[in-house]
Amino acid sequence: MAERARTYHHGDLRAALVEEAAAMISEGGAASVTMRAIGGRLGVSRAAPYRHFPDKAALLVAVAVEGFRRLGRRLGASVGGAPRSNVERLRRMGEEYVRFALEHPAHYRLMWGKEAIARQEEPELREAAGALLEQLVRVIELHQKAGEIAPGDPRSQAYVAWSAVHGLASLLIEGQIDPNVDVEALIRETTQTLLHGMRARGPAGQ
Amino acid sequence: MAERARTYHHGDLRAALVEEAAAMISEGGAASVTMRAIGGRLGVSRAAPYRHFPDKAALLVAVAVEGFRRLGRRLGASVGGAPRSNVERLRRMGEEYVRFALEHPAHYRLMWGKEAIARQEEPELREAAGALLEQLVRVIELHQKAGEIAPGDPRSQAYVAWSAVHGLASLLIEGQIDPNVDVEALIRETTQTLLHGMRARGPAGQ
DNA sequence: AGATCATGTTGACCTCGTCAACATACACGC
DNA sequence: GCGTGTATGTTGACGAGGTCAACATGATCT
Repeated sequence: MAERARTYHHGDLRAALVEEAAAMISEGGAASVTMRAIGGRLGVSRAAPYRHFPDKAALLVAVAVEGFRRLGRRLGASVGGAPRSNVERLRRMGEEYVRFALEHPAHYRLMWGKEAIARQEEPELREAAGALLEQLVRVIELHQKAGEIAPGDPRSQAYVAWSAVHGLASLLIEGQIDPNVDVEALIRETTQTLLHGMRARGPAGQ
Repeated sequence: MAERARTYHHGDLRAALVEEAAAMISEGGAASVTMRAIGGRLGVSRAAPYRHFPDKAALLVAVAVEGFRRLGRRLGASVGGAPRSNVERLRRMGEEYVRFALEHPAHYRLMWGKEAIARQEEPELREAAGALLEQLVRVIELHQKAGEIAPGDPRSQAYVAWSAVHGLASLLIEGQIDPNVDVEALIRETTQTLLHGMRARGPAGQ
């Protein structure tokens, strides 16, 4: 990776563990990640990770956190480039979000697999996911000011938008969607429907 | 359960296993379901389940399938009662969908936990989830004919709608949503936004 | 009643997460 | 440069859990 000097025995085992675990998840799914296997691939023993993480769940949390950060950077990049107007930014974010999940299904799944991870609310995870939400909120506020999205609590709207893209991503990577469907078209239709819905009306009410 | 005669040693162990596993999941999460524990609670040995399911994953698939069926029945009931017009049916289905997930978070999670379940595409699971989608498609067609939803492939629209409610359900049960948020209001806002979006325009395109 | 198959039990094995005891290398003060 | 302590890594062991094979028993049919 970067150039963290090869201090101590291994030299930044912690970072290597997270990276390797992420790689293994992508290659063989979450089930293939065992403390023994990950140690083996890094040339250390099975117990070595315990010097850096209290238990396996903590390691997986770190991997999930890293996933949220990567996703956040990617969404930021997708929007930062060309500062389009109209509702383009939000649409792009949504589409990139789903593509990220499609490209890293196992990793994305892990980011949501509370059952396997969170003993209780892991603050780091909350924070990483929260940052993502914040990104969304900011973009929504932007569009609201431009009059492209109905006024109302941007946070609620962010949840609605997040639901739509996360739901689609989830359906797709869990194989719930007919393989004959044109995925890109479906992604566009989803963001399209979402944006139309957000443009229309005010907050809750009936 | 019903009245399947107490044939053989236990008397319909298979059904009892699925039921018990579902109960254990609700009580203690998926992690609490072990072959030994489930056997113990039913007064049989740890290996007894293997006479009815090839492995633990298969048992969990059966539990997940049962979950989809229950959800399907519930959605059907929520819509069947009062045959409202306007876009009321779809809204009700959506809201009931999310409530089901909130009431049975662990079970709902299992229904989507491919990692822990599906070796490959379990046909039974596909079928159960497919039936759910069909329900959605039919309601959408209904509304289309009434002119309350834009024309276009009802299947695509069903995917979009499913994405929205599944995504919201997922965010909620994974604790990704600020606890201060009014959940019922958020559910309504989500279905509202979705319905507005679906009313507006035709299929994909830009 | 006896044969046969479905169903359930027990013992054993392997993998895995994890801990305790032990080993070692780096850092720092002399 | 040289001890000494701490951070880091290793090995052995344990317990939990999934699963299989060998064995046991109850049901069913003739």
